[in-house]
Amino acid sequence: MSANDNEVALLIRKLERLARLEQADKEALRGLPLRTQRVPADHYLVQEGDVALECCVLLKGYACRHKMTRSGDRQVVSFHVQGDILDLQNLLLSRADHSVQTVSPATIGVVPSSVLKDVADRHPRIKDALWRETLIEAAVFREWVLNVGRRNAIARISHMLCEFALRSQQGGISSPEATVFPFTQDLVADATGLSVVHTNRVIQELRASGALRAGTSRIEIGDWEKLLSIGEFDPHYLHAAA
Amino acid sequence: MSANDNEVALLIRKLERLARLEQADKEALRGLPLRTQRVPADHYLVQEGDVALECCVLLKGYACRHKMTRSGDRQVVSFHVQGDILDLQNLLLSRADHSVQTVSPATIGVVPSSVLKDVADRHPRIKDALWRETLIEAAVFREWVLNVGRRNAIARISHMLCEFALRSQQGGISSPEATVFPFTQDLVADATGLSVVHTNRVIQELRASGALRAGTSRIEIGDWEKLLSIGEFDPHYLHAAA
DNA sequence: CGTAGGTTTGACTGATCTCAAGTTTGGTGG
DNA sequence: CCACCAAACTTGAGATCAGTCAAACCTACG
Repeated sequence: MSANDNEVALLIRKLERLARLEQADKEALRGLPLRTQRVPADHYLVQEGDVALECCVLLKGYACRHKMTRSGDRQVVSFHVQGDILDLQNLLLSRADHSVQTVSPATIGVVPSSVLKDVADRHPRIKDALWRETLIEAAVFREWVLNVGRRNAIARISHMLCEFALRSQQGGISSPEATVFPFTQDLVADATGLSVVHTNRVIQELRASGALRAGTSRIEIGDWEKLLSIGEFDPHYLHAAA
Repeated sequence: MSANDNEVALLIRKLERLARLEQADKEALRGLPLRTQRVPADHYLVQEGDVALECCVLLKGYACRHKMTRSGDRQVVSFHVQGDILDLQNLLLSRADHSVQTVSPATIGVVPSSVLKDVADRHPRIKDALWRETLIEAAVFREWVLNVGRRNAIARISHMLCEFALRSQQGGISSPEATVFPFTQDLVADATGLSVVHTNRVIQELRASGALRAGTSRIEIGDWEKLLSIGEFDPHYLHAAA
């Protein structure tokens, strides 16, 4: 049992949800030279335009990806939780088209892209798992385009919260109601394409309706079913079942 | 030289732009049992929720993918041109999370997902090419989230037109100005998350500025540089260079 | 116990939407 | 070759959702 078994266990569990792995596959993953590293909140892991030669696994904490408009408006395009592989795309694309940033203090496992690519090349089931992850990510992006393009503010915010609740719960046991959102309202605004002011007003509306818990300035789920319904949330696009 | 060499040549050219293929890889592709089929415009190739057991290659014509809101609002999430592989995701995901529809009369090549998957399994360079395609698609979706989430109507429409012009030109020789857009204004609206009425007004504005050609009711580029600039268009996210 | 970051409020503005008519265009059958 | 029709495009007017600006107000943390 090597030193980074605990870290790698997370990664293995994640990939097992994506494809059936055999002993040899898991051995190969355990052999990855994963360099763990703690980083503060709001720390950039990748900047748009970088040539990234490494891949990060998010071992603890939260992160997001975002892009910016010429005028500096920010759009968050995805959130990431424990176990997610940030920047899988570095394996095959050379230049980052977006930034990756922590949203909370985090621990990451860093591995050279070439090493991971090599492991994937020698273990087709691992490659399939990673490819499948890419496909699911693409499905999530499609849903975001719909969310941001066609839903009004209240449905948009609700939908985004539902997705995060489910994803942060994936493989866990506790209920959606217990979700801890690492979001400032600013972040929510940037993820939904709204202004902070309007985001604040809509969150208050969600609190008044009971969908979010009232009497706190944090975002907490009050009524999961109600939030699902306001957000028109249907989880099939997450392709969660292996 | 088998009967479907011409059709497969398109596919091979596409994949060669994505990864270095060897003779054996190309042979395998030529061996694909590609059943060609002509379909009219507005024909559904996949419906959201389908379990699709086949993969389509778009041999001629145009297609798009879209999703719908509960209330029936449509959001187009991508456009496709000659050579594109529609629904690569069927190789690893079972249920379609979106619909695929032709935008013009089209010719498609149909191949069972399992056969293509099998070829990919036995030819790692082909699998890499397909994976890379998935990654690029994801990058395009990210840009769409930004486009729809943070750009105003005129930039949004311009950006979308720039992307299509470039993609429909890929591998070709003619200039962006010569692009033929197979779009109704309704489609443009659904791709940008705007209403048809506003889309119409913005297109008129683009014509008045010279970015689009005036004096026609079709969408034609008038001034490519201007359109790029209005759309804040930077093609790096297309990862076009192999 | 001061401060910075985050949240909330108010007042006003404006981009985009909706509804409801037209008008033009391209394709089809006589 | 023309008349007709449906689909696509335009236009106008009024409504509204969401944005902006600017000022407080919390509250966690040093």
